[in-house]
Amino acid sequence: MLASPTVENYLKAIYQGQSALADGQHVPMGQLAAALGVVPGTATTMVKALAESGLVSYEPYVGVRLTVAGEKLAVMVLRRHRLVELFLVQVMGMNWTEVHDEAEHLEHAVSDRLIQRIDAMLGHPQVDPHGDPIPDASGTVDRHEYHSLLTCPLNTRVTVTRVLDQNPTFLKFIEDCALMPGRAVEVTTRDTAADSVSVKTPDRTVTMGARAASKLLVQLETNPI
Amino acid sequence: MLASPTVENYLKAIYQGQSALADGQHVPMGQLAAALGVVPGTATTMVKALAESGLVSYEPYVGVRLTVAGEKLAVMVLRRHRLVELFLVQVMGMNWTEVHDEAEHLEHAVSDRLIQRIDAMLGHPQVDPHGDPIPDASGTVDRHEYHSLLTCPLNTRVTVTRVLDQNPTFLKFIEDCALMPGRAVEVTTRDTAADSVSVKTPDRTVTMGARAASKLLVQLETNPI
DNA sequence: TTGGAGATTTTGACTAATCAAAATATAATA
DNA sequence: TATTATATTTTGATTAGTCAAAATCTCCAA
Ligand SMILES: [Mn+2]
Ligand SMILES: [Mn+2]
Ligand SMILES: [Mn+2]
Ligand SMILES: [Mn+2]
Repeated sequence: MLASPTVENYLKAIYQGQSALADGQHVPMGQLAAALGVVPGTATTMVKALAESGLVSYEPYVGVRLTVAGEKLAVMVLRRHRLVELFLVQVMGMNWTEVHDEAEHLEHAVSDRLIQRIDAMLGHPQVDPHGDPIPDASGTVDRHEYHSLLTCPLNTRVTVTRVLDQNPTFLKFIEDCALMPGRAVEVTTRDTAADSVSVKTPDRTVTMGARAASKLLVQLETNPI
Repeated sequence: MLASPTVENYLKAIYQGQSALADGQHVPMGQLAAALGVVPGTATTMVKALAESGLVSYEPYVGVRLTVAGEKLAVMVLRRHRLVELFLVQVMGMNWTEVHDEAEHLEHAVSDRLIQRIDAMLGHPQVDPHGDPIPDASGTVDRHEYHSLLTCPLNTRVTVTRVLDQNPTFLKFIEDCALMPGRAVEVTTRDTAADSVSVKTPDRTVTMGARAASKLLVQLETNPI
């Protein structure tokens, strides 16, 4: 049951590829290879080995899918990753734009004992600095649907809850626009032709591409009675 | 200049083997292999590779020694290891008897940026929880001679400053005897025939083997004027 | 000075992870 | 349906790290 960093990274990448897909769908090998920064042939070889150890189910020319055992492991890697990220921000005072890369390494090095202490110290948090849900110790992960700035209603106050991109440059852009998780904003216009979305923040109005807008998940503000 | 965890562990082990030796001496392959938990042939192969990359100088049938470049790297690994240990004790509230194994992994995963923050958060500490000196950011490491409970004067108050064994069981024993770094104690008797040393603590008198006694380094208490 | 005894090195083999490039399968297009 | 484009798998090779066991070296003692 001792997974190498490489195996953990594969499982995590498959999990994340899967979570963007419909239930029971397979993650294509090309996408997996790209996500891991390896050549397609490498992914094929590794995935066949993972299938051999019962962590994934693999269908040639179709793709790969986590088994129950594989998903259990993947979720625990994700838990470690996200708890570490939040710890680095809250306790170590690091910037939320730079903790992802650090966590990418630490997620393979922290013991269960340490992760338990981090979890307790942070008060068993629900989400990480990017709004990604933190699986609990039993492996249960909050999974609820969100709108994005691309799909939410117009001229309605919404709260940014999650950013689906860990690229530091993108995150810095989001920070500059005051669009980090927790901020209340309002989509004023969407221009299909220009492929753009305009968002009003308390400070100003920002216009961004649809691709960027789709990476910002939001929740409709619930009006108190 | 990117050393793998394995290379870092080899350099660290050579450094530690070296520090028990006279200047310019070589660490024998057998000792190195034992310290790393590998078979002698493996150590030979690896050391030849390290020599190839200029990190060590290797003399067949004699042993291995760090070059300046190798020592620089080794010291940085040691710095990370010890800062992490102290962090785990001071900030995370872990027991000093259990942080070594955790640090053994984390030392390869923490970035310079993070280690810098840890160092600052701890106030640029001089020693880790076991009394081992922490090299500073430039790689300078405090190296001064100590007595041990085996060599210090009898019936004289001394302060335990360092424990030269990371084994949790041994550390727990030290803790139980109230002989952790910082404690003031006094060696009452040494029995060469019985190979034992008796130490008086504020609470009681403990008798231990010479081997154990030699692992507890002490400093003579400086009498204030 | 001649055996060992014990330490060290060699040799051959193995696993994990990777790439380049050729071969093949699938999907899309004409 | 035949052809082309794209995705995937195979094949052959490489690097890091390791072990088992045979070969070799060093050094001490008889
Ligand atoms: Mn990772
Ligand atoms: Mn995150
Ligand atoms: Mn280590
Ligand atoms: Mn220590």
